Amino acid sequence: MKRITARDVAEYVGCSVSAVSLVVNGHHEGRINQELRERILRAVELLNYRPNESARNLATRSPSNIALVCPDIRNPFFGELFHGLALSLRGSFGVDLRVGPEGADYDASTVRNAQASDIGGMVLANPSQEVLSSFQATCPTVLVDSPDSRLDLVRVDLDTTSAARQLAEHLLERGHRRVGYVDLRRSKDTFVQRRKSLAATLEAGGGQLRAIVSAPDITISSGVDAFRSIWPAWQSDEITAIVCADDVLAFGVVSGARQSGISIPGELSIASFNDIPFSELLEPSLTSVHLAAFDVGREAGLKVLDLIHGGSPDSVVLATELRIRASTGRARSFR
Amino acid sequence: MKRITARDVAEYVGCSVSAVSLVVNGHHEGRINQELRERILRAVELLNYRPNESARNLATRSPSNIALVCPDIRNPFFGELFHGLALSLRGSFGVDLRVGPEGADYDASTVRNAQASDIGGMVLANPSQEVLSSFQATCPTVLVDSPDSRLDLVRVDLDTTSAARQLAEHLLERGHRRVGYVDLRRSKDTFVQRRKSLAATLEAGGGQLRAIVSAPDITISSGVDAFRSIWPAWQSDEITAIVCADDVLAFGVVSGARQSGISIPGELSIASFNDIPFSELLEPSLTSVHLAAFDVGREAGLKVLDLIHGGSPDSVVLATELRIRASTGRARSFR
DNA sequence: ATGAAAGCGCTAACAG
DNA sequence: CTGTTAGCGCTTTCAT
Repeated sequence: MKRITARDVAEYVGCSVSAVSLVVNGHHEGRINQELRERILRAVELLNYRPNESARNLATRSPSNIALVCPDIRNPFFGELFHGLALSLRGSFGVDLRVGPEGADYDASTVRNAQASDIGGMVLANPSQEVLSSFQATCPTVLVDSPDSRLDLVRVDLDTTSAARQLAEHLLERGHRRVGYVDLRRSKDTFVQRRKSLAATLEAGGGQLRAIVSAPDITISSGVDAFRSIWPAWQSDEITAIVCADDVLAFGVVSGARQSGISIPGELSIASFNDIPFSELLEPSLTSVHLAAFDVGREAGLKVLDLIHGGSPDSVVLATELRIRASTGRARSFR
Repeated sequence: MKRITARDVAEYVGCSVSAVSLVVNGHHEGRINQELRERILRAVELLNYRPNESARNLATRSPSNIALVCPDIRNPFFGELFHGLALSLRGSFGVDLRVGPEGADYDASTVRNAQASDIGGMVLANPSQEVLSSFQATCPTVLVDSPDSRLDLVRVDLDTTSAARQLAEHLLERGHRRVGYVDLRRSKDTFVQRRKSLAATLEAGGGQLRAIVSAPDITISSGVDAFRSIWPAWQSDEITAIVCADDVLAFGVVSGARQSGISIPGELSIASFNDIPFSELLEPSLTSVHLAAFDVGREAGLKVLDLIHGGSPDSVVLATELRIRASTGRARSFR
């Protein structure tokens, strides 16, 4: 598996390394004659030569990857995000994807590892406060879905305040007053903001976020567990609707509720944030605020490119949109 | 955003670059005295120095990433695969994830781009025949879910032949004889194998794979479209069960069937390959052969590590397991 | 115990 | 047009 170098090609052809370099990079405009060029190209093909990217980066000081650090690529939100990012970067950069250890959220050391790698920019998706507080940029970096903190860094955010407000208004309008909330245990600004904004709007409209249960991570089974543990209490508290911090958690809550024989939306309404495609599979499907992950990824990519080329460090906030589906019924009245 | 180099650190401390290098890499055993070591470490911390990975790779000829090339990270199968891979590589390598353009499958040029990047190994997940036929390894490479072809390359495969057999036997046992198949349009060996093995077992048991419809890509909406276009024909052909090449397609088929008011599994049974977690959300959930994506990813990672360290180029085949769920009913009898 | 120096493979001035 | 040369930042002998 010895790797062919430009020197091998040069020796084979009988020319200098720089000639090879010029041809391979297409910088031959009136510098290399047609015949030499063709011989080099043929040799490149024949020997299956690929320039060593490390050497090239070192020489040009322009890395070929952007790192995306995210909590869990199995969450469709991040899958979409990756996709948007990869697309907006296509042609200029590859994506070096990093996730946390053992399926847990990523920590400062994961970020440091990513920084050590050969990258021209970095996107930190949904970072925890722990990561944020110790973070030091080593290259153009954008924070995604991380409002309120590190105002010194460029951010691409979703308007989660508005998202939560839309959700709250929707619930109020359907008659819900006593609402439960399934949060994520890990402290992240975006989730804090979702919850607070929801609570505020509910209260302004005569409702209440009655109680909160926190799941340790964003998985279906954590959602199930969270629901099971809290439902007896919520039931006696006459809660008529549950909001989940994320669709995947909501999937778990729906599963849990089903297993307990609860009718949705008759007895209980469930709503959430994100609106990922698989949500359609639920019967009835979830009412969620759509957080456009793909767009966020795309914007983050464009922003990184912009920063790399010396653009302005302005943050961007993307709009959110409530997608009402059958899962929200009218609040049933107790007594 | 000027990046700190080892030289900056050396100048700050007042020592040589090599001293910095030795300390940073922990190669200081009886070579650097404690006091200098500490001053260097402090400076590293203070200046936030990170060694340039390109330069390090160039000097040591040992890249820090493995490339995973896969069709679509939004398909949970690849999400799990990535996860298994990242876990088995943790500590030794990062993962450079590459996907195809515009959401389409990856082609030879995507692979070449990945090869151009600074990688120590490569995993090609579910490659198309087009990619395979032109592929030339430039570093230790393993093929995943790609049976029957390029026997010169190391493969980590799932036992899809057995998988399809299990599925066929299950359907036969439930009385199904006339079965429809939703395939993927793109020609890939694993899908060909799934279909052929299914057809063979069905026929051996007195059943038939009556007809095939091909979806252009593995998305829910392609599944819906495929179902819609073929259902009238299949219905008059008295098909009682549909098998899908992938769970995500099956999700689409289930959606389509639901929208047409077809009762599952009363009127029509649906089964598929993969068994991804979101399948639980379906009511009734899908009967699928579980293709353990996480395990495949892990094995592929271990294999790449092994190859890099000069291990044996033996391929591995992982077992599959049918997970029967409520979606398969007994075949209803016509006439 | 520490530093000087060579070189990894490539690019980009600069000479011819 | 083409080759020579000087680094890019780091690791690794080899002297000191």
